[in-house]
Amino acid sequence: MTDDAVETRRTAPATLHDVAREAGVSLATASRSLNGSTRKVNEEYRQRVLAAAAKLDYSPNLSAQAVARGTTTTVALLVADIADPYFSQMAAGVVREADRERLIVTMAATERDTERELDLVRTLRGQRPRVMILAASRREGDPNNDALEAELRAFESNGGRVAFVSSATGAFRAVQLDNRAGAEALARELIGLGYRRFAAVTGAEGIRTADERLAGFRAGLEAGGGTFDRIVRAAFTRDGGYEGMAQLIEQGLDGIELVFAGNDVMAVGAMSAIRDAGLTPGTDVAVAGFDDIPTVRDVTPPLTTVRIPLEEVGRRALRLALDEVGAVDDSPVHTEVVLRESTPRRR
Amino acid sequence: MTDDAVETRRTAPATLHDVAREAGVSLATASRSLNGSTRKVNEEYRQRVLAAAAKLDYSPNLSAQAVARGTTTTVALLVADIADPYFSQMAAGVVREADRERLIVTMAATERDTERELDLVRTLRGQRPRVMILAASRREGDPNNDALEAELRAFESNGGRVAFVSSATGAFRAVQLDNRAGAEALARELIGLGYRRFAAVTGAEGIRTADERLAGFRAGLEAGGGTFDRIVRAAFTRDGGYEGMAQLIEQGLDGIELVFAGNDVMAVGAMSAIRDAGLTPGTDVAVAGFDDIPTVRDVTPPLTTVRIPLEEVGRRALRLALDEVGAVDDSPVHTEVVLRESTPRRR
DNA sequence: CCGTAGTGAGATAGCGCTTTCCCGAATCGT
DNA sequence: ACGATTCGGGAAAGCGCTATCTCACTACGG
Repeated sequence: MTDDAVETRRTAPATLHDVAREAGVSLATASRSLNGSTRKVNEEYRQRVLAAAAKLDYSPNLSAQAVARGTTTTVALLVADIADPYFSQMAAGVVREADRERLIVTMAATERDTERELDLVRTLRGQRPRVMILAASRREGDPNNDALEAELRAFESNGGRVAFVSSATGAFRAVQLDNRAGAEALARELIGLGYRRFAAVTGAEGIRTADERLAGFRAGLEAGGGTFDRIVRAAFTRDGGYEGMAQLIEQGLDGIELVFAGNDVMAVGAMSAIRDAGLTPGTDVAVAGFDDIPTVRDVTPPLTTVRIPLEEVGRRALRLALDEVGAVDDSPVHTEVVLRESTPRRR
Repeated sequence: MTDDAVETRRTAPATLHDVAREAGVSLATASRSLNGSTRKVNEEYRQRVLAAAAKLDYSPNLSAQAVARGTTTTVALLVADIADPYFSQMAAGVVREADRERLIVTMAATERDTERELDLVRTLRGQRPRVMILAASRREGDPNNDALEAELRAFESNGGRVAFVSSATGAFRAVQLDNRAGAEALARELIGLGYRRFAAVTGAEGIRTADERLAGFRAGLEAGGGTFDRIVRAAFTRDGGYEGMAQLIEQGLDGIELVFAGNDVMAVGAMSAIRDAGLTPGTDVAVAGFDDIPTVRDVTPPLTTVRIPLEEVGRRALRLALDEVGAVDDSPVHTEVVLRESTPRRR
């Protein structure tokens, strides 16, 4: 429409200078009144400044403050895929905690490309964020790993804080997700339910999360006398789960009782593949996942999984980065097996 | 652990000044070499600067650039709830498009509180973002609406761009979601499938999205001879859907053939409530939603809904804000009824 | 040969803030 | 009553950049 008709004349935003002039005080006094510095300022002046600011609709320029103060109020968050519930739940936690600390979150998506990830870290470093949280999953032996580490080291030596969400990241602070132990506990429980013959549909080898979960699950199986008949690798996404499962079915399920998916979105995809093949998940073949994203309560049958408190993980990642070492809970996040109907007791 | 042992000595990040000195050129030349200004600079000098920058691991301070240039490379995005797939899909679209434009996205969540929303807009304005995208849902007659509009107007008159995601927002640019038409089309289709007696489980009155969808659906029903037997209001979330549906069932479904949920997450919750009551969605009572979030393909039975290309909506919101009026597609987003098995043909 | 453009590096004036530093006035102790 | 302290406002020096302005130097036409 005639947007221009409505548009008011473009004017520069009011500066602190304007406010000071309007209030008839110095720049210094205006600054002190509006941000509560250590110095006291006469109540009458303060009121005048506040009134002037309100009148001029003053909004402090955060970039200028950052430059002057030498520190920002920004948190940078890197995830693999914003639309994936695993990451979006975590992001919600980060944003919530950041909000409590009056910090602003800038968010970027690596789209599972380590090249992009490195680029993003470089760009985001220019923001001079107080904290950088990396939740995109690590890949073992990736050629960009060293460059990334160097970049993050540089960031840290400039006073920035880094926090990973992952398991065992040698060099940096990390919210530890005990994928291994969780998967192992899950396997034991499933053995306890009578399952013996398993398959896995999981992400590519090298994705650390996938590897750890698989290793943990395998350890649990071996302890209980179960076996992996088959392992299918596919994208670490819902569609990957679907395709992996479809492949598995096509090759013949012969005897496989339960499919362990590398994460919940894969499990959900796998269940749809099972159904599309004319079988019934839980009945014809059991399914288990990992993460306990919200939707797994709503699929049919509800999915057995390992619960990770994703929101809390996000919040803890920020705390871990902000707080002094030692002053913060850096124990591994508590994971818990949640048995649901997708893995009924056998016999 | 002994984090401190590893931690390198904290040093200030290299400044452009440092780079210039290292390269033995002036500040101006360094600046010109690193950002490609209009001015040409001697190739040899340029190389020297680039080398120095690399050596010192220089990363330009974005805040300082913003102050000096008087313009940022930031996009601010406001959503109701980051963990809700409706918003996270949209956010993914915004982030992707922003990335193409080499813009950085800062994200905040209103948590469906208009007071918070207003606060956030105020804070984010301090960032002087190029664009502000508001995707949190509008509430009719909310006391904060005027203040919000004023705030956004001020932002615009300072040269900022605002884009809403919504339907018919009088004053600002908006990606139009035709909730009304979509819901009406859905209702017609359902009538066509033989349904006559409906209930709705939707968000509180006043949430514009909920209202429009309900109104549209009702219009469709009336045109086709169907009726709303009951309308239940609940939170506009998965749990709201569950509770609303539970309530409906408790009161007695008597004769209701299909439940229209205000959005997909509610529909998914409603389906679980149906199941938990010992009934089968699709068979005992049909369910339809709105949005076509990814998970509705994976619930059982798959959900009938109205498809909104959420990712595209996010991308378009950014384009709408960035591009000149007229140079951009501002037609309503295409919505489409997707019939699935949650609404089988009757009889 | 000289005046005039053109070229491109460097000096410098900001950008919108914060935070010393300086200083007059008020307060206090003795 | 008087020097010693606070106290608190204002001037001004930055913060890390960009962009304008200056100016030495080259090239060239007449």
